Amino acid sequence: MTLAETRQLPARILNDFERSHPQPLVLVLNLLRVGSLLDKEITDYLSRYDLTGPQVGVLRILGHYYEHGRDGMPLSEIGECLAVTKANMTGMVDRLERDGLVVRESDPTDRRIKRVRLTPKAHELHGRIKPGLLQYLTELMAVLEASEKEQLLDSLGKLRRVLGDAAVSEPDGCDLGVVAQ
Amino acid sequence: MTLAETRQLPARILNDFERSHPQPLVLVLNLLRVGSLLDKEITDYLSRYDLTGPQVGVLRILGHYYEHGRDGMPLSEIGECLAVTKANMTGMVDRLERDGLVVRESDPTDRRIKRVRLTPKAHELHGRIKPGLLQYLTELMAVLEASEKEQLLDSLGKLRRVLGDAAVSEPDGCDLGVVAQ
DNA sequence: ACCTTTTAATAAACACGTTGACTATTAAGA
DNA sequence: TCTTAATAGTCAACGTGTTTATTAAAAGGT
Repeated sequence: MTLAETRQLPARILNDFERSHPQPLVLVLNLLRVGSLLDKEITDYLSRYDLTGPQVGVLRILGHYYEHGRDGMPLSEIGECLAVTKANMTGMVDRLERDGLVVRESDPTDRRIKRVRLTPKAHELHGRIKPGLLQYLTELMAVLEASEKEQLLDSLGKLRRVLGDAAVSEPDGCDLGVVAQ
Repeated sequence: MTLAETRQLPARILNDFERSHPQPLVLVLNLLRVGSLLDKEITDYLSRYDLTGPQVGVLRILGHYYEHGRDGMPLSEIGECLAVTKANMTGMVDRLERDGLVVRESDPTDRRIKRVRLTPKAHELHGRIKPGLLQYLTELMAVLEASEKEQLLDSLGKLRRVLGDAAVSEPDGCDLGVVAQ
């Protein structure tokens, strides 16, 4: 029974349905569920490259900034892009460094900062992964009509704003075009 | 710049934008971001009760089934409802049991099964949490118009189906009305 | 009846996320 | 200048998720 269909039910039944499954709760549970399913799907796809979703996120950020002439990025700054704490970045960079995909370099102008830089291996790997992953995601999203995708993006933008996403509405910031305001 | 606005740009600029930020990728990143922000938001709200989102998920499932006369649920079955592995359920139930919110009981008819049951403390706690949490989520979702919520639910349902969510379209199954097909 | 396959739960090892505490360094203000 | 506050990174402890392997019990086929 879709929510739309409940609209056509007698008031008594609608009330019963609404009482046990209020629409906002249903909405939130669906958002969380799609997020986790999408995460699993991407993790699964990337397992053939021995990479995880968050790891590719880091490669994507660093790759994008590299293409814009900024080589080497502080851990905290990467964390802001990914909406993740700097403590978490320490572990992420540890594992990427262990796998030879990034290096930590000291910043000569500020000795607190460690700049993370992609290795040649990572540049090659990311370039090899990107097209296929994009193709894969495009196929997944193809279940939605063009107008539906526009609307979805718009709604998600509103939710990001109400949820206080710092990366929303940064013109050419770390958000990489994810902004849907 | 919204996706809609890019529609009105000269083809050359649109191509540049599309090349670095293809819409399907933007869509996926937004879905993942909203999922994680929502998760943090709920975690934060529930911290005052010393509970986590997934823990309340278990209470919600067990509470719902209890109200329908089914007291005690196998670990695996809870896992199916939450789209989570049974290995994960072991740890979840461990912590809930440690906190005195559930008990494991042996099933007399099938000695492989442990049935998880809510304690009185959990019933009381869940009843106390539910209204406020629902109110909170309702306020969050209030940024969306009614028609927008309907459309969002519809799109999320399509995504859940293409992502192979087992709980989709189970009439009165463990999905608790989350189905938006 | 016996053997094989499936199923339920657990455990170990790992990735990822949090908070809170800590060190080192830089920035700011009296 | 000297004290104080803010910032970058790390670490420890924890919760949640995965996969893989193991044990025990149930189910099925010959």
